[in-house]
Amino acid sequence: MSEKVVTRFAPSPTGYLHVGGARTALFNWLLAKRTGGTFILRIEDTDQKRNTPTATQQVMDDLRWLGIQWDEGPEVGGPNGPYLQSQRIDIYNKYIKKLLDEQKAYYCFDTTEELDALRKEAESQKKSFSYSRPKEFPNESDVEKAKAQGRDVTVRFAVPQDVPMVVADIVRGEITFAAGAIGDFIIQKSDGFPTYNFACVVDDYLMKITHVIRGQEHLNNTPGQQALWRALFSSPLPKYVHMSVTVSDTGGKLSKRERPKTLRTAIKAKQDIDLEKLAETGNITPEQLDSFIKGKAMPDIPAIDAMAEYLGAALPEINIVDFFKSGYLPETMVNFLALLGWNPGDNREIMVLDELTESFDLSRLTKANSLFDRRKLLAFNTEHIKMTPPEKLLQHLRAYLKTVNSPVNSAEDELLLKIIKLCEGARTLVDIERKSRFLFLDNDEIEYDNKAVKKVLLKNDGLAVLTIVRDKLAAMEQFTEQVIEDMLRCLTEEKQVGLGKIAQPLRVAICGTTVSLPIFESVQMLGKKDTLTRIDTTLKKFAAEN
RNA sequence: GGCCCCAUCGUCUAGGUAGGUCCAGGACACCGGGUUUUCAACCCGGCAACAGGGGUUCGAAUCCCCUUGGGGCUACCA
Repeated sequence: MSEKVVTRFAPSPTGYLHVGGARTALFNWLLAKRTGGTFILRIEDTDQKRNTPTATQQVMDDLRWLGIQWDEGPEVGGPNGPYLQSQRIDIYNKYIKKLLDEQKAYYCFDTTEELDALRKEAESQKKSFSYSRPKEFPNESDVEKAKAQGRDVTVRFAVPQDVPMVVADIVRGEITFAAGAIGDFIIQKSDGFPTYNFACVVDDYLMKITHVIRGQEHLNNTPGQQALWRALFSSPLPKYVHMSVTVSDTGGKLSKRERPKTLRTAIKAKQDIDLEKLAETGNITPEQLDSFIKGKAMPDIPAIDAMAEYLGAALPEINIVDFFKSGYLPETMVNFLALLGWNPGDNREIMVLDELTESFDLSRLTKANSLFDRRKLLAFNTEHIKMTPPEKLLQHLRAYLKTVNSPVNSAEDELLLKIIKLCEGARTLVDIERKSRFLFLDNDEIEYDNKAVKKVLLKNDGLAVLTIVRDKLAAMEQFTEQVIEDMLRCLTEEKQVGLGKIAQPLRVAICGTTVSLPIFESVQMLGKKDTLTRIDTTLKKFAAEN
């Protein structure tokens, strides 16, 4: 009888939840759910400089949007709290003292500059840097002295140097690090906070974590963490899994930096930008903008987003919210992320959370890095939109419309459901919004797409056809889809043309673009009065140009 | 530079832990055709891979070694 599985997702609150983090969270969650275990959310906020105040909330919102709910953690509590590391300092101090007392850790007084110099020297000798442990550990009075001199005090863990260290990874097997390969590392910073490598070990122990599933970028930390665990605790180590990294199509790890990078490229590519206006849009100073363009500084996320919108530049989606704003469903994200480095072993691809949970198995994790392919993601979204029940899709659509502030949001549920059904084949929620938008604009808010006007109104007698259609519509007593369809089809026979020749001018007249809901429904839903008004406006506006 | 991980179609991957049933299967993308009132969706067909070199073996995508290539880490960040 094996013990109950306990996993955890331990983000540092430095910003929004990004796809890499979401995937880590998902795999941890899936394993816990699959085995009837517990999934813990722990916030690793031990870096005072990097934490953003709202990040924890954002991360939690995004996890919930994905359907990943934690059993223990912030807002839900649990027996192993608190779940914010910044509230656990006393606990860490206790263990640091223990290590110090047992001579397994020691004080250091080096400055950053001194350490940098040592590192440089090691590199120039083509050796890996390893902190050289003092023969005798400084005592309390040394600490007082150093403090009096204004020196920073840190604590280092004395890593056993005489034996090789072996990390047993569930998917990768045993990984050996040579004796002495892991140098003494800092476990307490000069501000009194523990480092990640320390707090993580203590909390994994206290929270009884059985499986640590994390990115491959943590593999090199593991031997040190294991050594720490053994120095502190007698119970067996948790099991480790280091997942492959998700790489970007631009090469390298998929990173939040890609958005600012893309924006910078976009700014440079355009010659005629009003930089002052741009800075103002992002609510930053022209100097800040300048240093951003030169690659020296990094504005915050709202500034990046605002400037991108101002320029009409599409930034790659990296954060989970980016995908939400691009009209992706949470079901899509969870499905796609799960298949990045894992598969169920048969040819199934489109799966919902329940199916993923049922099929999940650590032994089916892939070792190789995988590339985040947005085109496949789009295909997945198309599938999920197709298979999601309209009522559920309605909820997703509402949330989307609300955040993008769409006029379509004013529609009643019943109408929105009808629209959803008419949008069969949509790839994202953006498609649905775009196709139905014209129904919720005032007549004078219609913007004409130049290309559409040229192609369907100013060519092939578009305006003439539109005039005929207008009169037939005006003459109608009933204004149902069927009557409208009959009339238009009848016209195609008279004129011996395809329906496109007749429908498209009408579509452009009422929508301003060539893309909308199916034409009969479009006209019927808009209603006779507005349809005629829009046609008249169109005829008047473009008659002169013809 | 050092340490560590990885390597099947353009991409995600199946197959590799019991070597033959794999002249390598699926999906996305792409190409060609069809359907069509727009955008999509949909239907049919097609292209396309075991990184290279050595072993082991009757036989290797599957096991071993080297090379090459990609990635990660190298902080008083996590």
